[in-house]
Amino acid sequence: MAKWQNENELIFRVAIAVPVYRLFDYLAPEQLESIHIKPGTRLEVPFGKAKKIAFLIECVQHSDIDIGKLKRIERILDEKPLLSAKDLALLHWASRYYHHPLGEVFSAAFPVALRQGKSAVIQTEKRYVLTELGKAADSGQLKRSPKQKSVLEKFQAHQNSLSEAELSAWNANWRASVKQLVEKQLLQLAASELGIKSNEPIIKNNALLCNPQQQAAITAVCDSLGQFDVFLLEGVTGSGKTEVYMQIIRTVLERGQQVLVLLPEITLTPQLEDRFRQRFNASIAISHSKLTDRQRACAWIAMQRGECSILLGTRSALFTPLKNPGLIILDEEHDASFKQQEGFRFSARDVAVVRGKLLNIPVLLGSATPALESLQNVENKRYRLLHLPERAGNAIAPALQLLDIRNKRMQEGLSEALITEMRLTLAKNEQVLLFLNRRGFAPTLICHGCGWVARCRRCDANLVIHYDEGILRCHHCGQERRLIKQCPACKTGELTPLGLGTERVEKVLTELFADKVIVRLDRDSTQRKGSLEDYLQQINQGAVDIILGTQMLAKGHHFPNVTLVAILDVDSGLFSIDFHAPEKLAQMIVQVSGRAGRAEKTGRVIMQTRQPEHPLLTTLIRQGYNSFAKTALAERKEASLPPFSYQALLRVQATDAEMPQLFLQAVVELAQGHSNGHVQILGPVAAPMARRAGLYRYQLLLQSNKRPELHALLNLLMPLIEKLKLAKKVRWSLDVDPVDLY
DNA sequence: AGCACGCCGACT
DNA sequence: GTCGGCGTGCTC
Repeated sequence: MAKWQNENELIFRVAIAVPVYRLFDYLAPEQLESIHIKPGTRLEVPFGKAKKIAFLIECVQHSDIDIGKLKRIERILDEKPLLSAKDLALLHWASRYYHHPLGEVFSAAFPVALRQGKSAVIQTEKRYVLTELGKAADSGQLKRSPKQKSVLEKFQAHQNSLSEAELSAWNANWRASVKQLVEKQLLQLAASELGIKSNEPIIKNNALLCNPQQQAAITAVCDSLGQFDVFLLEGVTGSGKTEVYMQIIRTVLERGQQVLVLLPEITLTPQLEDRFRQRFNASIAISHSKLTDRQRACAWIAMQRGECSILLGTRSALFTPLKNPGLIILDEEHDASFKQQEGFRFSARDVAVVRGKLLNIPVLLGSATPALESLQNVENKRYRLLHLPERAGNAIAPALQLLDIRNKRMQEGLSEALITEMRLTLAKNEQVLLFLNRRGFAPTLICHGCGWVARCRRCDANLVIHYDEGILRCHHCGQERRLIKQCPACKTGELTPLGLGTERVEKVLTELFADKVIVRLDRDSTQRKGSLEDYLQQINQGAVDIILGTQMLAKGHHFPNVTLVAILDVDSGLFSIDFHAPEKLAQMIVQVSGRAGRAEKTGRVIMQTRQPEHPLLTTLIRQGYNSFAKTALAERKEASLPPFSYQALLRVQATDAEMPQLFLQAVVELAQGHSNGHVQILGPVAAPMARRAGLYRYQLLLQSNKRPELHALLNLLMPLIEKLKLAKKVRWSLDVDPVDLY
């Protein structure tokens, strides 16, 4: 009876952010106009006991579910979908390629505020503009209220109205100051209007003069605007990549189009933001994890509506919709942080390329040390190489040298030869930079009497000594223990720190160079917000003599006065089980080297090693990164490793020690049953760190020389894995194109 | 992912 | 005799 009444019911098929590979069917909302609702629209739906945000995938006539059991869409959140048809296609592609549930992929494309169902308006979208009084006002008169002064200066520099989104993107706390400036009649509400006026010049400051290679790169990309193409801009640090970016961006802006600029780490955004703001009149939106949800949503919406023309953001900004897409730039494309390492494990670089193809716009990848895959893509003619061989200006490339420390006397990781070099450099009033990729005092606490070692209770790892805080800490799960004085095993032996960390080197530096200013930069010393920026400022003002730090030094900061860089323990990167390790090490060495000799002063790089004949090191030093890359690619080809094969890694963890293995054995059986003979099934094996944070970890590697074969198997496998009984007793995830096998 | 349903130990 | 542990299963 009830059935025929419902026969004409329209069904909304939606994706919901739950880890389930299936879509959900709902009755269309009661409003008549629901027929016109388009895919991508956000909806509110009853889901179990709760209400959830859902994304409309398609409208259909029939459901496999008994129509009487369907619930009804509760609310339509957007008048129009916020994503274009092409961006929706991108999300479908990503869900298929990464074999990740569509609802979670959709969710990743939206900023948190919109995921939670907040409306996509920038709070009635007020705009402010200077009054005549404000235009004439001297900002110096506001000396006693620096916030208001900077807001006024912002408006005076911009010479146009600014929206709330733009103000939020510029500075989180603009509201109070603007309110006061309105009261002082320096600012007023403006009639709503769009971002850039056509008669306004886009460029504020003149561009720098470019060398022929820079000019060639600019021309090549500009000639491709309006069509898909991928460029790999390879340029050493200081070769003027940013200038190339800015001149290309200028052309894109002149075409009335938007630019998406992706960077690996938030520490780099302020630098680039400053340079962009000095150059462009265009409104720039910023999006990274240090901003609030609201600010990120504003940047997203401003780009979606075309109110901002440049978005500077990190990985998560990749999916930001663009009203008039013109170009995607991804700087430091080799950087591992472009790969999301949990949940929806996508590579922002690879997805950016697909997005460029769908939007029919060029994609520009930049790096001094391109990923091996990218160089192979150049070889395959998929990417076009743009090379910037020279350092712009007069800067001279640093000289790399190996320092053999076999049988040499060492003081906490410093050889005498290195100490001598440091003294010579410091005597010239130049700065020294020491790189050691291990924080804490020492990575091991061992009993000299009985050999007991301080181990983490929840991980297969040693506890790291942090004397500063008087604790032992596990760098994998964060567990902490008070630093003990007595060996808990033999009660008599002497506890000795073994190995080297930044804290330990810092201590010996303060003894050896008592009259010098030493700054340590690692995650421990820069935890306080803004402290890294403070240190960097001190360093570049010349107030620091020796800089000591970890990985965070390798990423793009300019230290113009540094003329000596030393990598204290280059060997630690040479012997890893992960086939990516040599590539990562070579990139790290070149990137760290790039910190030296940026100005007119020549830089030197010393690497302490006990492997002075190691081919990786010698090739890199004698013939440079590109020769190293050629060798490494030849080795990968020989061993049928990526990019000459394609991988997917199934990771599993569980509190139970046996479950992960049992689960993966069940998966292997499934895989063998459906194997097309072109996919190797490697494992299951214990993960390199078999236990972490109390969880036992195993993994299974699927590898094939043919990508379609691998994905065909995964397509069959994933629904079956989901149905496995054992799948509910473990936490599992699939990593397509894994970049680290940990 | 949430959230409820459901069978076994320490509390009024 | 109940409150609550988190194991298992479902969500249109």
